[in-house]
Amino acid sequence: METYLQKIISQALLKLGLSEEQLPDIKIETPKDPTHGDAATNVAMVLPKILKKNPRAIAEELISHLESDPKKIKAIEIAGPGFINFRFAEDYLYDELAEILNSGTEFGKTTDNQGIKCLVEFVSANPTGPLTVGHGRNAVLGDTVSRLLEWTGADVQREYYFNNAGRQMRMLGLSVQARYLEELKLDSEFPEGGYEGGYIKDIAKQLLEEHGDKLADKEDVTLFKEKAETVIFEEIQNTLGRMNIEMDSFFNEHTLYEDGSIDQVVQTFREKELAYDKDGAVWFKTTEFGKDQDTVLIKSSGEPTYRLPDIAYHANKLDRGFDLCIDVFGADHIDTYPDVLSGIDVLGYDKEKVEVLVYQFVTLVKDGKPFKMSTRKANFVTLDELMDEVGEDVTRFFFLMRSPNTHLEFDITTAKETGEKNPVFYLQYAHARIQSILRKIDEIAEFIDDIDLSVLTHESEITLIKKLIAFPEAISLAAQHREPHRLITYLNELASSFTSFYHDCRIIGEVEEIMQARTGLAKASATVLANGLGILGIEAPDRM
RNA sequence: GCGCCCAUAGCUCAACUGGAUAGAGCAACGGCCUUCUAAGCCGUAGGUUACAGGUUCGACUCCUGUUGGGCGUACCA
Repeated sequence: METYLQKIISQALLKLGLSEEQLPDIKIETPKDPTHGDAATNVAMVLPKILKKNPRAIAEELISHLESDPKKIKAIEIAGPGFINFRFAEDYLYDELAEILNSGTEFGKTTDNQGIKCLVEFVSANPTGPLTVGHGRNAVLGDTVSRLLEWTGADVQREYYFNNAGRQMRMLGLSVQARYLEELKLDSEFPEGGYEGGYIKDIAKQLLEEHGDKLADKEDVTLFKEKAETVIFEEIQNTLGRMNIEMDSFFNEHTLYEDGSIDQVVQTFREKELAYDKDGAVWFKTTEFGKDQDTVLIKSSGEPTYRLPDIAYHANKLDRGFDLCIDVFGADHIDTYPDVLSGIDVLGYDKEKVEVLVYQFVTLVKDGKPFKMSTRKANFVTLDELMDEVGEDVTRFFFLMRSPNTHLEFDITTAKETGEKNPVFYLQYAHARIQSILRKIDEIAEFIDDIDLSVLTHESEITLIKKLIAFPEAISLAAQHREPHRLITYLNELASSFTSFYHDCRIIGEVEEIMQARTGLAKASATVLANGLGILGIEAPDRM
């Protein structure tokens, strides 16, 4: 519909004497207030400067040249300062509704990103401990944005980037070793800044069971480290699985050292005189790109900082032929991003292909009081604990509910409510209700395929149909902005429209043709709810 | 100090990237179950969009400044 309106409007504008180049970008929007019609455009208000007439006069002339199909558009009006409002013809609504029933689980797919190869990198937590609540928002955002991109036609690969070398991992090994020796009642010193979480002890106990005290005099921490990595990675994948997240690939930072790509980056920087030596370290001239300080690439110890492999990693992604690379970062990591972009730009890649999705922090709230979390000490909340407490669907939903750009207050008390306070159940309940009706109808009568939908004329029915039709657009918008909460807002409105319809219009017990048409409408509603919940990675239950 | 993000109803948040009378949920108040799930529906009340300017037909949205909060500003990741 949108493209149709754009087409006829631009044709009319050409007749008004505008040249092709003067044609503005025609925006079609859905008015908030339904009395303003089903679609509206503001073109007449952006043209006065070119046409030297007032907006309303332009609108009137434009309308007189509009050739619209009466099967699609019922009425066109000018309103306010110069908006042109369109009202959809009922025939159009019925056709679209039939389309939903035909498309079923496919309904809502668009072609916005057709053929685009996309890599979404998310989670990317190093295997030093279980996933926490903070990782949860990252994981769910990354996965849902991936799903949205898939629904708009993109070919998406989900990738997890990790580092199992470096100081952090060494510290992990040392921590496990210390706990292991403690278990044996031997002399041990817990490393300064080590990992104090209880899971470290569990790993130590496993080692004790498998090896007895044979590891007591081992100087080398490698075995402890590797064991820890294996156990923790298994746990992480388990946690992701619970949340319906499946990674397509895991990328080990270390491969960038092995294949020489890190050296290559440094060499290229040096050739372009953007890297230099100072105080035994290698520096990147980030001041050239507007930073107030240069940045260390390789420490005087010879160890690269994380920025260097990050740059090499992004080059690697683009080498793999992706048209779009999305990184999902917490707000605390935002500072690296400009360096990475500058880096790949210097290497000759198109930095426009790299995009960062930044999300703000999560605060857990319980009984109105904030839960303080620190990863180092033992008092963090793991994702698994959170899911044990409030359930997988609720966890996913709450992480997606808010714009990524705002702090997320995760209220455990609300999340645990199974009733009215909890917005997840509202959507699931609407779906379960429909399924319940459909089950009853199956018992009552056989169905004819050929339903006459034009008997749907009640206000609640029309409102619901219009809402259903808007689903693909809701997906497009959410995908385009990389903001899943927009889809949630839509689904809430849809569920609300359905429930109003449910209260205003009975299905069972009405005359045959009404019952059939309403059953069709209910089915279409269930389809859209299920498809939408599917994108959010949440179950659409048949019973509740 | 500097950089990024945020400030909207009592609370948690929307507002289609500049559009029409700023909307939902919760909390409050008042109605609605002998009929398809009341985990629901309908209604009432609640606002100087932190503050002060500016840009224009039009600003929650863009620009400048102020206040208040979060994050960052490492040869940590």
